[in-house]
Amino acid sequence: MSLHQIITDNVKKAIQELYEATLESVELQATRKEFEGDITVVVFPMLRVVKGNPVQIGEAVGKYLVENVIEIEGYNVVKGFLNLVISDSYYLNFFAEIKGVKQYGFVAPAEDGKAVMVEYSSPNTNKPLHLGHIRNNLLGYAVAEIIKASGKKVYKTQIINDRGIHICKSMIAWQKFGNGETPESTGLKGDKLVGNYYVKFDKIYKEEITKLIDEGKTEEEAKKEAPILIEAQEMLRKWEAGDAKVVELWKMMNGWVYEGFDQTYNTLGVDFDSYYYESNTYLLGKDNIEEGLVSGVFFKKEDGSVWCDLTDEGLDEKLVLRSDGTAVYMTQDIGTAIQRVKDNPDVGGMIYTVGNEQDYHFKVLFLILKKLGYDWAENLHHLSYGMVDLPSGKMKSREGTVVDADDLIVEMAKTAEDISKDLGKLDGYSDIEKAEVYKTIGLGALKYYILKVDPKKRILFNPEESVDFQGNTGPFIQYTYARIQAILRKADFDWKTSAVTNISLHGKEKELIKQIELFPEVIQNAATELSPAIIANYSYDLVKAYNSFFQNVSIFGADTEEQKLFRVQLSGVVGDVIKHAFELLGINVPERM
RNA sequence: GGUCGCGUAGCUCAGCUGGAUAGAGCAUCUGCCUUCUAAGCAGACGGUCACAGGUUCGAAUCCUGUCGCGAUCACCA
Repeated sequence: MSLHQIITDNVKKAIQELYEATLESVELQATRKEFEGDITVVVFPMLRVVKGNPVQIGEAVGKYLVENVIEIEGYNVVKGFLNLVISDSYYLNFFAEIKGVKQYGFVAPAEDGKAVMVEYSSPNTNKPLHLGHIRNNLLGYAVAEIIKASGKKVYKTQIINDRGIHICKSMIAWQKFGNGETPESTGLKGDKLVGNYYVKFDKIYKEEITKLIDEGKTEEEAKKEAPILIEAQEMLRKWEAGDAKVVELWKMMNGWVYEGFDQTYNTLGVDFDSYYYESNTYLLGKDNIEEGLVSGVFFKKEDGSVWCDLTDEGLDEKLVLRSDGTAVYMTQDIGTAIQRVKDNPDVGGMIYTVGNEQDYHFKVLFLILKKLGYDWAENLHHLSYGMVDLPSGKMKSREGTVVDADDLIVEMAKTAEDISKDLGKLDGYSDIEKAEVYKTIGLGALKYYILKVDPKKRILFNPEESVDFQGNTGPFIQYTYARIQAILRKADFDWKTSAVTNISLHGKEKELIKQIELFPEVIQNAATELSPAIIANYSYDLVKAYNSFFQNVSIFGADTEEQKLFRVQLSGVVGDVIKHAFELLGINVPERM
C-alpha cells in the first residue's frame, strides 16, 4: 500500500473516531521546504464535516496518527496545515523494494487489454521533413511510449500523403527540368531532390503568372491558366486514370522520398508499426457514408451532396460527400479510421498527432464516428499541438524559410561538439565514439527543448537560444546521468543486490527518495494528459534534487560503509529513473560526456 | 462576426483534481574547483499571474465579461 493510501485511510479513521464524522477524501501535498515534515495534510476541507478550529483539529489528528501509524514519526501544525514527519525506515523499505525493479514505474501491458493506435508524422511526399514535423514526430513517439509504459498495447502508425496535385507539381517539374537526375547521380537525399523540384515548380509557376499578367490577363486568370499548372492538373487526371507512365514516375519519385524519410526517422529515433498510404485510402469511406445515410446519421441535399447535421452539438452542417459523389477529406478520414480497426481488431482507441489548425476537423470527425455508433469512437483523441514559429515569422516551404529537419540535427550535434571541446571533455575517446556522443547530446538538446513545452502552446524556435546546454535542458540531465555512471564505475560492487539494513537518512537523501517515489504517478499522469512535458519537467526536478545531493553529501567519503553503499545505490537508482524517463521521451543517455 | 486555444519575472518555461510567502533556467551580481565530471552547487536581484467582476475559509488555477495574440469557420488536404 502506498504511503498516500495509508495516510488517507488513517486520517479518515481519525476523524471517524475523534469526531464521528465521515470524510470523503483527504487532501495531501508535499511539505514545503521551509517547514519541518515530509507530507502535509490540509485541514481546511475537513471543516465541511467537522466543526471547529483547524489548528485544534490538526493537532488532534496529528497526535492520533503518530500513536497509530508506525510510518509516521512526528507532526506539527501550522495554521490549517498538518505536517507529518515520515520515518527513515519507511523510506529505506521503499527504497529496498524498488532498487532491483527493472523498469520501475512501468506497467506491463495486459494481455487481453485493448490497444491504442497512435498516428503521427503524416508527411507529404513532395518535400523533406522540417521543424514542424520534428515536433509532431517527437510528440507522437513520446506519447506512444508513455502510453505503453502506462500499461497499454500501442500501435504506431502514419498516413502518408502520397497523392494529389502537390505531388504532381514536383513530378511535372522534374519531368520538364530534371534531365533525369536521381539521388544517386546528384548525391542528394531523395526527399531533398524531390523537394527541390517542388520549389522549382513554384518558381516557374510564378514566372508564368507574371508573364500572363503582362500580356493583359487578370491575376486570377493568370493563376488558373499558367501552363505548368495545367500540366500538373493533367498529370493528376492521368494518375487517377491509372496511366502507366505517370504511375511509374510517381512510384519512382515517391520511392526516393521514402528512402530519405527513413533516414531522417532513423536519426531522429522514431519508428512505426504500420503505414497507410493515401493513394490506397482516398477512396475509402464512401460505403460508410452510404451506411450512415441508411441509419439516418447523414442526409442528402437536392443536389445529391451528403451532409451531417451537427447543429445539436453547437456546430454547423458538415459536408461528407460532394454532389458529384466524390470524397472529401472528411470522407477519407472516416473510412480510414474504420479500416484501421478492421485491420487491428484489438484497437480500442486512437490518438491523432496533428497540428491545432485542424482542431475543428477532428472535433467533427470524432462526433461523426460516435454517431455512427462505433464503441472505439469514445476513445479518440486529437493530440493537438501549436505551431513552431521562427523569430523571422512563420515557416513557409515555398519561400524557403523552413528549418530542415536533417540540417537542424547536424547543426545541434556540431554545437554539442564545439561546447564539449571548449570544456575539454571526452579526451581520450576515439573520434567515432566522440561523434556518437555529440550526436546524442545534440539530439537530446533538440528533443528536450521541444518536448518540455506543453504541446498545445506554440513554440518560438530560436536556433541560437535552442542550443543551450545549461539549466533546464536535455544535456544538463544527460550530464547528470553520465556523472552517475562514473560513480558506479568507481564503486566496485554490485549496488543492486547489496543490502543496507539500518542507517539514518540525510535530508538530501530523503528528498531524492521522495522524488523517485513520484515516478509511477508521473507516468500515469503524462499518459492521461498525453503530455510528454510532464515527464520532461519531472526529470528536471529529479536531477536538480540529485545535483543538490551530489554536491552537499559525500558519496565515497561517507561516515560509514553502509552509508557509502546506500549513497551509491541511491545514485544508481536515480540514474535508472533518468534513463527510463528519457526513454519515454525518445532521448538517449550517454555513459560519459 | 461565430467557435477554439494561448496570455505567469527583461527572455524561455513549470505550477497536479482550488491551499502556506507564485517556482525554475537564461541574463545581471556574490561566493564555491587539492576529495566522486564546475555542462555543476549555494545565494542575491527580479511578479498588478493581461484586465474587471463572481464563486468561498482560500483563486495563477473554477465561472462570466473585456482586451491582446493565434488558429479555424471551402463541394482544399
